[in-house]
Amino acid sequence: MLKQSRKEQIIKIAAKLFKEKGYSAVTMRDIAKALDIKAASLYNHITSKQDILKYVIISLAEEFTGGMNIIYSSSESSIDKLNRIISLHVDIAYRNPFQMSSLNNDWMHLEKDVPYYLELRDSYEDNFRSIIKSGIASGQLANANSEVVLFSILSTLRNLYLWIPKKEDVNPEELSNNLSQVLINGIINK
Amino acid sequence: MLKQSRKEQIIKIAAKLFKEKGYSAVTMRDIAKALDIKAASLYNHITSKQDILKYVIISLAEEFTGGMNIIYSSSESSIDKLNRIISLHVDIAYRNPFQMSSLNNDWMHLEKDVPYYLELRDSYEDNFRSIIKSGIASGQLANANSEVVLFSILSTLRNLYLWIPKKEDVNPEELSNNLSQVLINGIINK
DNA sequence: CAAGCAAACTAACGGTTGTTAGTTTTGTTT
DNA sequence: AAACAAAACTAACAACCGTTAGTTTGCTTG
Repeated sequence: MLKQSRKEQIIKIAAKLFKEKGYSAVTMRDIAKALDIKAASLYNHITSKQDILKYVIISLAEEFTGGMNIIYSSSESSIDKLNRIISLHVDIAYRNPFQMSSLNNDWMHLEKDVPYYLELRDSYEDNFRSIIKSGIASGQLANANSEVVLFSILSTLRNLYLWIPKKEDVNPEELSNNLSQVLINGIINK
Repeated sequence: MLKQSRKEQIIKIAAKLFKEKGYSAVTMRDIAKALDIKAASLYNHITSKQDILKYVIISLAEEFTGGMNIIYSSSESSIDKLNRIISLHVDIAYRNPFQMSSLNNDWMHLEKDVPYYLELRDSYEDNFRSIIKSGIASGQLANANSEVVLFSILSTLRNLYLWIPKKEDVNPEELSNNLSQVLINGIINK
């Protein structure tokens, strides 16, 4: 992170504002003011407001889906895979606390890119579901409703961004371990 | 629900639109069109757009905080209290799937009513945290990080609204039981 | 020092926003 | 049938939206 291009600065500050008020409530003049320039100057670096949102969301979504593909294809146990999914989320949320908000709440404003976003999300969820189901089938996980297990873990992980900024004294490894204990230990077949 | 006033219709349809696009992206003309009237006609029933948001959010927030107060003050065990909190969330989310979205994502647009909203939310969370802590102190709950336990349960319950509409074949009681199993059994001291 | 270029600027556009004022329609009660 | 209130309408407003066009600034390079 030696030098940050103007475009990267714009995306970063925009993501921060999107988290505070949501994509629709943030104007190009808001973003410009935060960078101490005029709104028209933004267009030397980006092509549209939606273009900014696309950079904020799609890169993150691809990181999640890519990470999940690696975990899914590995030869680890179901439980180890779940623990690695937790680490994946903690790691990404720590590095991108602002972008996570848009990923969760502003994706519908991607307009023409919504289908691609949904593709990435569905792929991610399908792999996640599959890991849980095979964990239950093999007896490693307790025989709970797999959809409820998926939903509760996913809800917690997707909301980490709301919680991490308030607890900067906790480090990622410790948080991952605590989450594993709470989310995974409870559903392990003992 | 024999008769629904025009004002109630406006709030209901607005909440539905707010869930789809967020408060800021929904215009008064959008709301009016959904009711097959003109935007100006809305002002015979409500005083402003923000007024609609206030009705959508505050009534729900008060229902949660009120329900939590009753549970907190009861003489039940910590575990029974947690199970009743789950039922409270499932019940409210089933009855108000659209309003839940604004409660989670649009509260910052309440402007002058934000402090009151935060008061209600903090009261709710403080009671929740206290129930978990005394459960751990009394040995009913496993000795996990109480903040992580609070955060993971709360994240799951607050996101139920995203999930319930897709699974209308599941009834509230069954869902509550499944959630209790996944969220609570895992942290019980056995 | 001159040339070139990235990145800022000013000014303005057509469209949309929430909201208002004043008027007409609708349906009920005398 | 007359009177009334509730709730719709038309028309318009000032402000703000994303974006474009054309111009100026300021640094880097030959």
